[in-house]
Amino acid sequence: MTNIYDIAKKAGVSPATVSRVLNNKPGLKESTRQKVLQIAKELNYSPNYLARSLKKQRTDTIALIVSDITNPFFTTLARGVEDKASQNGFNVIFCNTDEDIKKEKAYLELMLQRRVDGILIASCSDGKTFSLFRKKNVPLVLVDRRVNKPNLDCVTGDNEEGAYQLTKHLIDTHNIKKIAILSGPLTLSTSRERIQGYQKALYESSIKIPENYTVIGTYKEDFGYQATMEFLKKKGPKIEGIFAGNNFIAIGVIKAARELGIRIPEDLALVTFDDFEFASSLFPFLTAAKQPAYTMGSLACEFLLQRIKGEKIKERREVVLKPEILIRRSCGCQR
Amino acid sequence: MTNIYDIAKKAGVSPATVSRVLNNKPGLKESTRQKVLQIAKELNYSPNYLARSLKKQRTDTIALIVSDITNPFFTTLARGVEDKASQNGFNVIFCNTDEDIKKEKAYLELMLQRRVDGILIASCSDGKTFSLFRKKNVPLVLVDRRVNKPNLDCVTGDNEEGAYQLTKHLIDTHNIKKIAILSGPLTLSTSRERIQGYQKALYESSIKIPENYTVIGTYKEDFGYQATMEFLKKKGPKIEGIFAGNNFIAIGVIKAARELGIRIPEDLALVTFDDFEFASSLFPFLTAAKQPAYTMGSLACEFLLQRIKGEKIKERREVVLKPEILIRRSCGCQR
DNA sequence: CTGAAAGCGCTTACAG
DNA sequence: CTGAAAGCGCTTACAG
Repeated sequence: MTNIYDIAKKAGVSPATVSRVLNNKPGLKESTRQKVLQIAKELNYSPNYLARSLKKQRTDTIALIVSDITNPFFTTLARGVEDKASQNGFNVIFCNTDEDIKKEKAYLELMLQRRVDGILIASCSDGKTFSLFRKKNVPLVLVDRRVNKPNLDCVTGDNEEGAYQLTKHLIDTHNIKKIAILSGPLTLSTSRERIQGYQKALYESSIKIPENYTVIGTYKEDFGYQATMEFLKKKGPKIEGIFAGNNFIAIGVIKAARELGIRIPEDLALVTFDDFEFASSLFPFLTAAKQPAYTMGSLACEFLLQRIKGEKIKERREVVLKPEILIRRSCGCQR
Repeated sequence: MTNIYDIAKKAGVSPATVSRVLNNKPGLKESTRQKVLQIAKELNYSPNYLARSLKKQRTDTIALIVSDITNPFFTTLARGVEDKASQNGFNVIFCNTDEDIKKEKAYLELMLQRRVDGILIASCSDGKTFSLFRKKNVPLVLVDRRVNKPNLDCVTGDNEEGAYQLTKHLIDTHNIKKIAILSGPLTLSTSRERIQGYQKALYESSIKIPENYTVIGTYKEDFGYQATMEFLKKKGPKIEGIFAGNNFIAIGVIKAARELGIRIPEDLALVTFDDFEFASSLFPFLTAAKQPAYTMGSLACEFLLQRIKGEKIKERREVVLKPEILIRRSCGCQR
């Protein structure tokens, strides 16, 4: 591929001058500027970003690490990130961890080697390995999921509030008391906070629930299905409502209920975190706490870019975005 | 950040030797290998991929260019790409064009500057600018959408066949004849092929349809809505069925019908290309041609990687993946 | 207004 | 088994 030297030779100037022209530096004779531009075009010149990055010590690239881009929540979040990034001349590399700590670590190290200027991460780990980045001085911003250890900017949803509202709705509006929560893993802040909101609502209404009404699993359909099956087949006091930790779990709940001929919401009320955009637009069924995923991604990216540009921000920022509570049918409203 | 020289100095060897150790080259004294590895670890060394790429003339990075990652079809396709890529030590940069030819061109040029090893693209253009890549010898593989000009590997869905089956189903099973197609733009091969399949089915059954039953628009909900509104409000012979060019258009159709109190499928049958995974799992409503998006992405990526690795493949490959025809309720079955 | 030179951090052909 | 040196393709401080 043609480089700056080829152009220089043909234009009868030094490579330095070519570089200056190509970078729009001031103080160049207009005629040489024109000539260089002309020749660059003729030769179909494409500047080598690698060389530039190596010299300038920045790549204009960031990494986005999430569990699975296929989860509509992350898809939308990713779009928010990409838009903000590209508006600022940055590209983004996507990484899927599938909630695997080892994969996360591997990606983190790889992204470091690739010298990305910063990292956006919805971590499935405890963030122990993040100190690496502090040391190397590459900024890292948390998105969706909180991590205890380090002193990092953080953009999340208000999980506790959403869970609280959802649970309270079941209690206050539908007079339902026997509510179980099917939660994601406790290693994730989202799970812990949602459980907290759920418990707060129960507590405020002085509802005592057996411990085994809090079931810890994964954010997957299969878990929702299995856990619901167990509840519905169990003898003893009948469960009246389920709070699904996320949308995938909710699908599992619905499938299990269907299989057993249990009607939602008539026989069992259901509320969930996260919405399915497309499904809801056609079938407004699930009562859900919908998070502003796009904004979350866009804002987190903005924070990251600020850190990258070295804007002097004294302390760490923590933004908590309120979810929108969408009251639909699965809770028992609008039957 | 520490580099190979720092390690060399501390280990009392040359940078060349450090490089050899780090790259697992054979023929090194075990003791120096150990020493270098040890020191690299102590210094928290992270090899600079930029420098390596510059020297080796490859980045182990590919670009995926689609219109909108937020479209579930592309989301799944993207996951297929990312999985295949990362299994082979490649990372992928995502680009959203929003069906804007200028954006596409800009991304293409940018990716060239970043010296990605190859490009995967669902193009919204006619591919005129692709010759650039031929010249520069960076491989490019078409996915989902065909482009006439160049001699490129290509993995697409069988749009004609899917459209044919869907239309034929409406005709044969439901005895519906007045079927309109709401198509995406004619600049896209998917649109053209779907129209072809639709026409073929009509032709085979000797059904003559007025020209204005073929409506060209965009792959967006709003177009589906507007076009349906016009049909339903129009005087004259009543339309009996709609073939939606894709899932977004189908949503528009449904919304328009609802607004006017037209029942689907009782008053109007509907079939569509592309499915909504999640919606369908809960509400199996839309009769649709579902494409193997993950496979499409994965396979296209595989082709690209082969080209990148320079495997000698004589001629261009063209794979056409059959869609799965999902007969559900919107066509009139299983009412 | 422009050039010569150093340097970003690697890899590798050539020698020994 | 290992080192010195060149080179990948840029940018930029220093001179003039």
